[in-house]
Amino acid sequence: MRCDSRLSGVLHVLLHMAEHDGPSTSETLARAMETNPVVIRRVMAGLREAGYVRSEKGHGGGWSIVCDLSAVTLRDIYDALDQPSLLAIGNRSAEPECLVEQAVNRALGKVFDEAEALLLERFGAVTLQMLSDDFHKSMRARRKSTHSKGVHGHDA
Amino acid sequence: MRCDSRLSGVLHVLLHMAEHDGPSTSETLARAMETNPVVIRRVMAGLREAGYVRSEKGHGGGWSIVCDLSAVTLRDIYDALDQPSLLAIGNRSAEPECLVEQAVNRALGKVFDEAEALLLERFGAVTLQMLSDDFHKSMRARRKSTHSKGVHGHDA
DNA sequence: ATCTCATGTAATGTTATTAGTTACATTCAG
DNA sequence: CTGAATGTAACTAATAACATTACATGAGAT
Repeated sequence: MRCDSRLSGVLHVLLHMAEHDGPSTSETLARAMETNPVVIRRVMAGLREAGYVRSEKGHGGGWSIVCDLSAVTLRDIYDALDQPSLLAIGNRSAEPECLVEQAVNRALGKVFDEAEALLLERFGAVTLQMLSDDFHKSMRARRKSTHSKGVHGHDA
Repeated sequence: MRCDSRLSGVLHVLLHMAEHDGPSTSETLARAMETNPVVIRRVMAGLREAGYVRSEKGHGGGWSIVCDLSAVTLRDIYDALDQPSLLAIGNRSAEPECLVEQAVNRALGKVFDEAEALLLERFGAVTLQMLSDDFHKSMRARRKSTHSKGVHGHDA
């Protein structure tokens, strides 16, 4: 995989949690994400601080969603993971002395800012509930044609 | 620096070449870019293949621009450097079996595609000539207030 | 001709970042 | 008290971007 996929991964985890009654353990979530439980705890820490999920220790513990899915957008989730940047390219240096480079930075910077703004705006327009609805729709569509065994194809 | 800055760097180099009569050596360009001559040759290779610049070996050799600055856009330059992706984030996997992840991918993918399209479109609207004009404008503005010593502040 | 200056390019080294793992402390239900 | 869970620091591994070295090739100067 060439791109940072924390956002994609976290959304996947959240939707799985939403489908599951009671808390999900890091262990379980890690299996669905094909990663390590510690990685799950690490990325979920940001969401907990932001108040979207909650974690409980001990017997019967694990992670639960504690927000209204229709009130939280992808933008909120993105903000809660402190990802460095949305764009893979950028200016060579922030404040160059060279006038040539300043001209380049002005032109590129304007474009980069527009693109970032677009991404954030679009993320802000999609709620977790919409993702969940879309998932349920595709689930129903699939049920019609095949006998589904579970959410994952591989955990039959 | 956290982002890939090949595009920014190459544009810087091109504008310097445009200001310079006759070919510029990789050595010279590398000094302006604060990097190694081999790096210059490497990234310029793509531009040469695309026909925007030309390189000559031997005495008096080096790099020259062989295109009309007002006919080449940042998009053209971007295409000539084979940069992998414009966005720093992406989907966890391209074609997941998991229906939950498919729903996530659909939503994110749409947004990513829009953002990429916007970037490319904006790049396509800016020519090298525009960058050069902007540089000359800022050059003139600076001349009015200080005695400029050269294009770079540091190569006085 | 040959010497020097330049590019072309493969191979290698270096550094930074990210993901993954281990280890151990902490907390809580039973 | 025991066992199951998270919290977190420290360490390791994998990857990618960038820089460097080394050497081959080509072109002009003498």
